[in-house]
Amino acid sequence: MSQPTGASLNTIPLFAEIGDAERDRLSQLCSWRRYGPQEQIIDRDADTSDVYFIAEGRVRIVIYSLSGREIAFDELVEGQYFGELAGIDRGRRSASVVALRPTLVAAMNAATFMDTVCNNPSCAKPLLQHLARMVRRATDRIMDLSTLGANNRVHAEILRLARATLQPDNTATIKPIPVHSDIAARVSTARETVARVFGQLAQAGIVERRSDHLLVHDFDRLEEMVEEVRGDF
Amino acid sequence: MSQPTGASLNTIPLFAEIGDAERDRLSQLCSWRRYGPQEQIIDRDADTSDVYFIAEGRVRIVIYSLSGREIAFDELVEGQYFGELAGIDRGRRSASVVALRPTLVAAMNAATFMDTVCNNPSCAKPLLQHLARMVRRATDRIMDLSTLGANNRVHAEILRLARATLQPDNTATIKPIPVHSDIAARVSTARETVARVFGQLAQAGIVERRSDHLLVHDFDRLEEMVEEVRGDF
DNA sequence: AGAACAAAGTGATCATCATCACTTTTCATC
DNA sequence: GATGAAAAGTGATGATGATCACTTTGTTCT
Repeated sequence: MSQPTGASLNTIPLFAEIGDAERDRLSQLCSWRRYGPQEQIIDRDADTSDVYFIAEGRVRIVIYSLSGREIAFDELVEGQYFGELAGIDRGRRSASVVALRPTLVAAMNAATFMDTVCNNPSCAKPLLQHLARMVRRATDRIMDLSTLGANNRVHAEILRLARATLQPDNTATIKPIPVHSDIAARVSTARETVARVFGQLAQAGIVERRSDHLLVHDFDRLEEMVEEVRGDF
Repeated sequence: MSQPTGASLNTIPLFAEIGDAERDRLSQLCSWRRYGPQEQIIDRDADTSDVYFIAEGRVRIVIYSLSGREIAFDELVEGQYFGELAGIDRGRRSASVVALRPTLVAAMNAATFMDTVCNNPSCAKPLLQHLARMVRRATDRIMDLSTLGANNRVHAEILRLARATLQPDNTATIKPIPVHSDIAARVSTARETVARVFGQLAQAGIVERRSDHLLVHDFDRLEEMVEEVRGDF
């Protein structure tokens, strides 16, 4: 697919300071592709090394274990990119990527990507920061898996989802509410456990399920519940 | 501490192709420090952002949970570096670092580090690869924690330790044998569980404990034991 | 060689959760 | 508004493994 009209790498912060000419050149070197919802963009077992930039749409980074269990990592939207690990080290794909809605991506050759980022400090720096963030998030998740029980991991996930909207009155909102199985995939537990935890929290008046959003009535309380166990033994 | 005689960044592969003059300049910009065994080099709670290069010695990357539980990440030796995450993004320290033996490090200012790596493609590339590797390893660990039981994680760790020495006759050697509590810290389980797993494996004739090393009699068998469960459900 | 301490081995117990097997609710669509 | 199909809720059950409380074995140091 040739570069669609109106589409470009202009919306990708990574290339914000690279210069218009160079960015246009890169845009044309990319292979532009559209994917529909549920369509797989990267297969974990595929032996490719392109780096993908999202021009529009939304994708989910995920690994399916042999058992079919889903381990969710992240969701990315316009302006973000994925496939950079294989692009950097030419290794195997570490995860699969699935489109969640109609998505337009620019697939860049690994060599082009590496040339560009290594020779442009304005790219190298944000890319390094991006990778550092990935390592930090993974480390935090390892910590959670190592020190928290399943229930507390759900609590911790609710806190993560709610934190952005935390009000001075100790209230927060999660909207839209992810489906339980997605939460389960993110904290490595069973869908039923998520349901039970939500039930308990609602019982205790800590959260309340409204039609299209979840109201967290007592953010601090929830935070205590997680920390208690962390320090417990 | 000024740069000790005989010490330099020459032994750091990251700077292998940076040019002698530049490397010497960097060496002098570093603060050189010695640490004794058990001494903490980076405290997880400290608000610093230096990047450390190991000229000699050995260090362990580790996080202690509030409960005192130890979560082990890696051990690094001469030529390797740590503290790069905070150096890159100026964020908090993600883990603590402890010297395991007498260790000489060069501490480099975050700004100097970032300037150097962003402006030298010969540094940027290996650093990116290094970070990609960290993300991959963390992802694998998350997979293990999410899909394997504690026993199988110990099996998987034995495989990791043994793989490098795998012989054509399906035999391998681990030397020296890490103490059980270290293995436990690396796979997030209890010391007792590690002891029990070793007991079972010895019983089954799959491994054998010799004076100073562990003999893996049947590497394939052990591999099957891990995969069985991965694909089981 | 013995003392002192670290590491390893082991049984008993108990809490946590994954899993199974349904039922009930909600949602999307015709 | 009916009809499937997802999603959510829930009880029962069983396996796993963390924890506790020792004992035994190894190491190191003087």
